[in-house]
Amino acid sequence: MVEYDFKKIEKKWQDKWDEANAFAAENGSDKKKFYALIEFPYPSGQGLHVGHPRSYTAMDIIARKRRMQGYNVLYPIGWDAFGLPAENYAIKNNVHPAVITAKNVANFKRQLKMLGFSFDWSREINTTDPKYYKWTQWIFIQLFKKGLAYKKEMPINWCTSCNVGLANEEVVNGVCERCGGEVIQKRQSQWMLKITEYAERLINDLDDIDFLEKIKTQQRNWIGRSEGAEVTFKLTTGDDMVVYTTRSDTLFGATYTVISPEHPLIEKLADTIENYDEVKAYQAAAARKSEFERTELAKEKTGVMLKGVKAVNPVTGTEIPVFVSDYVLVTYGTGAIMAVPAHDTRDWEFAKKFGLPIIEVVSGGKNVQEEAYTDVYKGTMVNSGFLTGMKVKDAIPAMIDYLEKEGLGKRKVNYKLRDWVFSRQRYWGEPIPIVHCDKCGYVPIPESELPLVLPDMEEFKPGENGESPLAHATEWINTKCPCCGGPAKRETDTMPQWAGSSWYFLRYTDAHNDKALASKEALDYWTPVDWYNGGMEHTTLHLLYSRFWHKFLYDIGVVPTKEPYQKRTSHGMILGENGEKMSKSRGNVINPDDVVNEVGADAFRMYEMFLGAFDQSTPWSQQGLKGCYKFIERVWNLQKIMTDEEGYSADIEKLAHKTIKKVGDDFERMKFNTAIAAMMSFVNEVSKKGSITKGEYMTLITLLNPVAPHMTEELWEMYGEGGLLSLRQWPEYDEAKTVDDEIEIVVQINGKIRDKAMVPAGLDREGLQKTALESEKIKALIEGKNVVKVIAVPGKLVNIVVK
RNA sequence: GCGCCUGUGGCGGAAUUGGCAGACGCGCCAGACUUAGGAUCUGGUGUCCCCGACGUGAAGGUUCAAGUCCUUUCAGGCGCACCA
Repeated sequence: MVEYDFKKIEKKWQDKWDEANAFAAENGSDKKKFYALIEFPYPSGQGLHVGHPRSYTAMDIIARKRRMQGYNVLYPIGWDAFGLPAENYAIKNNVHPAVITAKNVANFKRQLKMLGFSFDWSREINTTDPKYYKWTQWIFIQLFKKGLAYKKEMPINWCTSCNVGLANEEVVNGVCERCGGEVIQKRQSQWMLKITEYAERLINDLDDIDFLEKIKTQQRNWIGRSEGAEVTFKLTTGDDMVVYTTRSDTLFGATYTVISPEHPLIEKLADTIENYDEVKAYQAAAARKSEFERTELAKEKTGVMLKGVKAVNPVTGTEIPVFVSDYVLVTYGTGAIMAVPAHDTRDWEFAKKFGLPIIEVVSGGKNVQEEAYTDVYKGTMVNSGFLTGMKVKDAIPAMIDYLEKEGLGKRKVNYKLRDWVFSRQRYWGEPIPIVHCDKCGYVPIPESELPLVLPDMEEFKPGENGESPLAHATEWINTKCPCCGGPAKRETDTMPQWAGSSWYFLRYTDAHNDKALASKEALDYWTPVDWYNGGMEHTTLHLLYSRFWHKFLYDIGVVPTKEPYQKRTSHGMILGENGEKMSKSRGNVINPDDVVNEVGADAFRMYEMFLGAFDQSTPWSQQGLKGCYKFIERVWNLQKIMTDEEGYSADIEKLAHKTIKKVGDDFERMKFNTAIAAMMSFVNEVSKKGSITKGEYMTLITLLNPVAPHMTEELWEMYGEGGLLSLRQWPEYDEAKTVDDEIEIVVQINGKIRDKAMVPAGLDREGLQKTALESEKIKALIEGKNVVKVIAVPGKLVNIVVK
């Protein structure tokens, strides 16, 4: 027998698969399709992280199994290659981002090939390829035409370190998601996408798709739907002030109102507000605060009362003060609230600080002078006119009905979700295909001129004062208006990295089409994606954005389904050996190149799947890795004890059928660790027995093939029936042969195990009871005691209750 | 603060509907082979006062029976975070 030489074997089969184009998906096939998807990587300079192959191997296993089950499988790969790191590198080293990107892609490709993934490389895509981003730009123009892309000057999140605007989703804990830099509010003219228009559908359609519940929950929370009412408060100046509230039941307890510092009413009332200077100063102070400070300072409420202006509570007729405070956000609701300190913690804190009256209108809690009572389930209305005596849940609609009847307010649904800030002041992104003409305004370039290619530049430094590097590309910027032919200027901001990834899965279905983003036939056949695995960190970013784009494309008739992904799962992180997050600074990074060099791709893949529960974070272990290598070698060495027998031997048959069932089921549930454990047990059994039939061996390597494709192909070539094992049929099991004829049952007395017995599998209650009571051990133990009850569970146990 | 998740041997982790806790792997111990072993193979390995008892973060509860269900609580992680 030859020694196990993974270096030789792995290279050999990777070449063979390439030559045979073994994993190419077929367009126009009659076969059932299966579309497996992983998040295409950003090709960073660091190369592959051990986290990437966790997801890729998992879906590779599913894809390979489906292929063996006769499906036409699409398992594609590409590069999400626009983005900041390449651009920053370019600025520092004065190399074109395209050059460094190409280099990084080549390195990633080498690494992915080395791991033996069954990707269809003929459909490889790259978001920075003009042939690709032509269609990203095309989608943008369609959004623009439908009024879903608009330019607006507004305060946005600005990363002071990257010098770039950020979407709401890109700000995490008040700092930049990418670099951790400080985020401030900056007024900037921005392209925005109206994702809020789709808020309702993005929530509702979650009901029809198979996403992990925690993913759905996170998206629902992020979109943040709330039902309430807009209520109009008259001001003593005669102006109207509209507030949003979900607790209209508490209107009788509203003792003041608050508007956000950015609220336009302040400017409008400038002449009436007696302390306008003080208000102005407060506005300025609020504007200077970063997101971080605003959340940090959340403990202590600040604000200024508008002197000379009062609001009138519409149900009590009482005049109440109007404050400006930054605990009210201009971006949510109407930017103004009615404050009910007795039943809202934030209002309570503010009222305490400013000595404002606290009036109880819901009873059932503690003294509202001591603490706000916010429970909406148990309380009863008091001091509330016509609402008094009602339960909160009845009082809310009753009040809204009243307000609507009296013309004082109306029902309103609000979302926390905000429109998507879509401009980036960067070079290395898709140019936004819009020109600005003084006469015609913003005009999309004709679709025939797509792609609008990035101009070649020498310098990639950002322009002055938050301008894009493209501001320096004078020749490129100046153009003609497609509408009137007059002079016009191109947009110099580019799209965010999330643009290209919002539709990439559609391109895979027909990757080389130059007439459309993909043909209708290809989209009809392949979409939706059947199973998409990716990281939790993209739940409110990529996953939400791409659902939005997909719904838009559905609305304009480009794609046939409402939702892009039928099923979404998520993997846990692989931590460093010390249990901490893997990072260069912690010095606990495991490099896939080293691992493959040491134990080979098969052992690496297996360990990635074996190290823990797929959906949980688990530390890496070099020892554990060796265990998997050892197992692979043990499988290889089974050759030594292999017999010529084709089928299963009598004593292994049941185990073989059970193993086939277990491995198949566990793969489907992404319980890869237990599937591998089952195969280990199988090997332990045949090793103990000292022989394995050829039939058993071939079944074993077929089950193992999705996990360790190279060495199983090699063994198949030596002992199998020819052809590629990767394209053979998945083994079948006989349900009848997975059940034992005789099973061991447990006999308990008062829940404690006292004896065990072998009984026929189908033995009924009476039989079990009889067996248990006839046992000598049991007889001795229950001697002289009163048997109260005997519980027999067929197939499991007998429990005798005695006194 | 709110929402979600996780707590099981020395370690990573198993345990479809409540029904033998600790599968499988690592580590450790012993033995075999060996000039040698950080290679390979075989056996053992939750804890203890080892007949037996105790054991799934803690405390209660439901049940003939609880890692699994309920209540309270502690610890860790993730998400959101003044969203009215």
